[in-house]
Amino acid sequence: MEQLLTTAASDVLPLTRKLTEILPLSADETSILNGLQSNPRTIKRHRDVITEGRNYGSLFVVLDGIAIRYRILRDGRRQIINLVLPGDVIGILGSLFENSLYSTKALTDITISAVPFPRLSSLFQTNPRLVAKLLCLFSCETSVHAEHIVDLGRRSALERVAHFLLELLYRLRAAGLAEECSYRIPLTQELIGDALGLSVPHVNRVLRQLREDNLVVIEEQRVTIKDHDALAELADFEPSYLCRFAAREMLEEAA
Amino acid sequence: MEQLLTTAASDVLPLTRKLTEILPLSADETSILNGLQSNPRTIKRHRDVITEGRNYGSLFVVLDGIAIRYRILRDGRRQIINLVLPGDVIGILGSLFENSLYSTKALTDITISAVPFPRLSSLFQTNPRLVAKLLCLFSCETSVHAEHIVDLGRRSALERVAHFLLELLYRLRAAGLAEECSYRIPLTQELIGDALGLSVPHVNRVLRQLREDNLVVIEEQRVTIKDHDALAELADFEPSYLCRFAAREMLEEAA
DNA sequence: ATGAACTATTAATCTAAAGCAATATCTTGG
DNA sequence: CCAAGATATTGCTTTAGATTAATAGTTCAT
Repeated sequence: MEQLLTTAASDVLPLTRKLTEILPLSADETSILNGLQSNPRTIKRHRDVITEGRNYGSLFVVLDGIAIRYRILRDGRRQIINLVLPGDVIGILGSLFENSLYSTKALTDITISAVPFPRLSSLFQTNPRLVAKLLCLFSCETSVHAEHIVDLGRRSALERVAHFLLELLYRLRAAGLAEECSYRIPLTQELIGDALGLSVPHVNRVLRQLREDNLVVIEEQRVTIKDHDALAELADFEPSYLCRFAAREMLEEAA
Repeated sequence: MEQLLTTAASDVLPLTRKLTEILPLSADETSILNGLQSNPRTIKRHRDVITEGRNYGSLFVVLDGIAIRYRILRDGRRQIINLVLPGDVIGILGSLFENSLYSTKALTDITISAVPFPRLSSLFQTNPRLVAKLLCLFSCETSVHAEHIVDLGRRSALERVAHFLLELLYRLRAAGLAEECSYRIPLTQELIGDALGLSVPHVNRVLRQLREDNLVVIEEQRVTIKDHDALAELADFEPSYLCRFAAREMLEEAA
């Protein structure tokens, strides 16, 4: 934990790590990127990081912890837009608006680092190439949204839950936070339901089936994938949207 | 039509128009932006602009016409991720990947202009501020995705269709392509179903109800909103995600 | 340590929307 | 202009998943 509070000599930060795995970073870029993530601050679990309707002057890089981005409808129903994991950026979606469109709530204690807009602005001027690389991660996040749309629109409850749990495995692995086939995360069935548009009892049934079929087990805040291939087959899960980049041309030294 | 084929002295291009309405552009920026959209090319309706699995070396700005971005699942079901309208950019989502994750198909004849990655790369170097402004539009598009997730996860069929038709009104208006309360678009019920995760017969029933309640009518490829306020109330539609920007600080001259 | 508030589990209805099927109508390519 | 394929409409049946409710097990704040 104290590691996270001293950026300087710490282990690789999740955002830096994620980006490095996709694209080569110069030493210079790495240090600038890490510099952006200095000055962390912790928010207690269950508290809002961002509240719908408020106005914020920065983005926030997540250094540690998990959050959800969600929206509450008139009638009180909640839809979770996505899970925010270490290495993700909070605020690109929605917070650029006059009033934030979504709330973001910490699921665990969460450590974030604010990047004020003016700072970002000068980064555009001084390091456009690094910005371009960061945008690739952002594009990746957009694919996660698109996949979520496919999930909600055209997959059965069973497929959805399977897909969701697999996606989390891959995303957490990319941030260095999952073992080969399991990960710790404080998911409740209500959370899963609100992410996937399902009711709690139905999530329960689906999880039971997945357990009985020896595909996945959730217990003690740990998700364990028992049979990766069968689960991926069931979910029609194809992880390339989470990692494969090719637009190198866009990122090479200017012609 | 011939207007669209000569960028130089033509009317305002939809992308330029959309951006200008949100943020001030210098004359210089306007001309660079228009320059990116020269050299248009037309694709016949029903043809793919982008095919899933292929690799592309550019983004495409839509100058005229409408397309859908979609994904076909194993069992043949289709989910439409979003509609692509004039002024939108095709390819940020998905095409930065080794193999494009989604297909994009022209719904009408469509005029697009390719922006090769190297061109984009040098734009980052030479006009980072313009890039930043373009990103605001991109952020806006991300909000459209998020709203779509809320739609699919937590709204009833009736609410979904209402929301969908209203969103289209506002987006087309932003591109200068809708009247006060109606717009031309070749939507089939199958298209609406595939966008909203509904079956064709059910879309039909919902449209009938909306018609009988004098809220919206679709006929002759034209959507007419009969009672905007009642429809917005029904859909819980709140258009701010489509237009309101505040992150001016990010875009002002560097400190 | 203990009551209150979450969370999980299961069962019994209920319902929105799917699936299927049969026409009817419209486009459109040849 | 016509035949063939889209598209729209409607009715009937089925089903996936919602809703409600009751119970039990956990967690946590005081």
